[in-house]
Amino acid sequence: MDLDVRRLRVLHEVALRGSVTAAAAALHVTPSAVSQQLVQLSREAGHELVERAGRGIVLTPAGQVLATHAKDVLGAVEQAVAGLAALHRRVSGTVRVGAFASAAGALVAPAAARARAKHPELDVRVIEAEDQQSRLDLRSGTLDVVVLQEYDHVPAPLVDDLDRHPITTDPMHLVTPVGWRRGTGRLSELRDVPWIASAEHTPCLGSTLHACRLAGFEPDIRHRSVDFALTLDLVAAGLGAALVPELALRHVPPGVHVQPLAEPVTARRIFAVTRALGGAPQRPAVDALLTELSGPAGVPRGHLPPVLA
Amino acid sequence: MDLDVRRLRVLHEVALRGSVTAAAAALHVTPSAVSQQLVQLSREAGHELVERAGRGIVLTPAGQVLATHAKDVLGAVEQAVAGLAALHRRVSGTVRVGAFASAAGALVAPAAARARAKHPELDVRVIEAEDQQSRLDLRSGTLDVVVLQEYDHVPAPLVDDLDRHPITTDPMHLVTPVGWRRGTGRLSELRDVPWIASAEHTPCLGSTLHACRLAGFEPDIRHRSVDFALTLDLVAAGLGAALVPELALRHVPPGVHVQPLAEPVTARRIFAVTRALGGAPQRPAVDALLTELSGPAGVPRGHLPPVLA
DNA sequence: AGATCCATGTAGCTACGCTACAACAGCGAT
DNA sequence: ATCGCTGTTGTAGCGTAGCTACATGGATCT
Repeated sequence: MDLDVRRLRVLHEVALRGSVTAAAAALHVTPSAVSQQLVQLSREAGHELVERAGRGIVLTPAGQVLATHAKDVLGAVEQAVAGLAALHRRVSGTVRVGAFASAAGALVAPAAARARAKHPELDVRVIEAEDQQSRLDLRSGTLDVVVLQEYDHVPAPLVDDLDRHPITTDPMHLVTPVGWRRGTGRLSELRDVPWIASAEHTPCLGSTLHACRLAGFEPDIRHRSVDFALTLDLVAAGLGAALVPELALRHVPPGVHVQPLAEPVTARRIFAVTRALGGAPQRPAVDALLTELSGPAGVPRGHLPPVLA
Repeated sequence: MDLDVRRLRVLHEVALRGSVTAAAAALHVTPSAVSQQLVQLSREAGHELVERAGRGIVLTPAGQVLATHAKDVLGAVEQAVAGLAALHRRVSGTVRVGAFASAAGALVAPAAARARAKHPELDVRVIEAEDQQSRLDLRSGTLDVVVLQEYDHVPAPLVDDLDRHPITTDPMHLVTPVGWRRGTGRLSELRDVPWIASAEHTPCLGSTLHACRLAGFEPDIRHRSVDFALTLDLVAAGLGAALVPELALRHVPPGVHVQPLAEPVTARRIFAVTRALGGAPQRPAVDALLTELSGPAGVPRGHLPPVLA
């Protein structure tokens, strides 16, 4: 019996994403194909691997066992590929990087440019993706590197076998309309103004709330935006104050006043995550990108708005 | 890129056996198929994996690297299969055992019978095979268990990641025609008689030579036989003396006198070998057979010839 | 109940891998 | 050198496995 890698990958995706449809999407095939592969695989395995649960499916115990082993097999295959890549004297191949918008623009894009300049055969692809999604894609192999953020008060634990590579710490800045009287950068001076914050269940909103509560008040959040460019526009329109991380301040519209937080109670740590290859070294291509991401260049200070520089 | 298990297995076999033809035979396909798979695999790998060397081929460095990783992948797949098999409450599946002739008849066959009696769904297959061949087949996965012998003076080192399971120690016996005057079982009494021994380059011949030299003489080897049944027939015909391991003495023809060696200078250790699964437990089916092989029953004393019982 | 979502069957097409045969290259012998 | 044996590689053709597109059948929500 041989347990095709293909089929094991299907099971792995199903285990990871919890549904045939999601796995099919990740694998760029139709749900029908995934379903057929599961049937075939369970025939080979001699056990039912999934069973219907309401509208979806769940893995049977046998399915979970095999999924665990599938992860090992896929890891071994990946190490084989990495071993081959390491034979090339030149850094080459494709690295897929997932990052949230502000990091993608401010950190990953320049790093990718530097990496490509150094290694012409390196193909870096940047995919904007949100936290949970990108973790799944990393573990499934769709992405090779994921850039995540972590707010001080909300540690984001790294499940299972992922490696963490620190990049930088991104301080939050206080953003207000220029029309407002200038403060000292103390949050408590802004207890009675309208606020602009991110959507529910986002770490950024949590960060704002946390900072304001530490300053002794509950912010009056009037507007919500997950896009910092929009947030800045809202501030420019005089609609409220906001806390914005430095990396999102590369293009500040007129009419916005930016100042560092007097009490740097909140900052987000930004770090890259890769699949741990069981002690084996990463692919040279991945290493090259990680070097640029966390290298001395770090945050391109030259790109910061004048008010901060 | 996905590096099909199938292809990796092809490379693994080629690496193990050193030729396309041998690998093809082991995989039960034509050499053409193996050759095509190698071409395809090297295309995927981005490196030449084999190159012609005279009439045959050798692996390139890249080929060796990938072959090593291939072993890991195949090991992971095997562990996955083992994990599935362990889910069955009953011991089932197929176990292929390779053994040299005398052990196969005296040890493996009864053990297989006992195992099958205990576990009706267990399918034990016994394949007679010689030492080097069976080691290759074990490492390639063609065999699951191999029974090997090791003479005291010729330790047989176990390369790489194989597990060793002691079975028994098989003492050598002195075999002479009944027409000869009875000795005390001391080898030195037979320094001037003709001898029957095994072929060149066999451990059994080495054992005989070793024992005789310890007794202070060089045996006058007149006849050669690798088959102990033939050896006994030659002895029965009065052609010479021989040293024969106990396990080969289940069917002693008339006219042969068997006695234990007065000085038990030579004995062969018999042991089973399995692929080490990197710390993971063996398959239940393999475990069941190993239990019977090395269990309390051990050598079936009841089957020994009367002269020894 | 109707609408919707999700998983699973079925028909048909494509593509991959195998066999059989042929060609070619190295090594040894007469 | 020539012939023959052995071993690897190329080519044509066939069988099968896996995919898509579409249809079917449950389960959930409104």
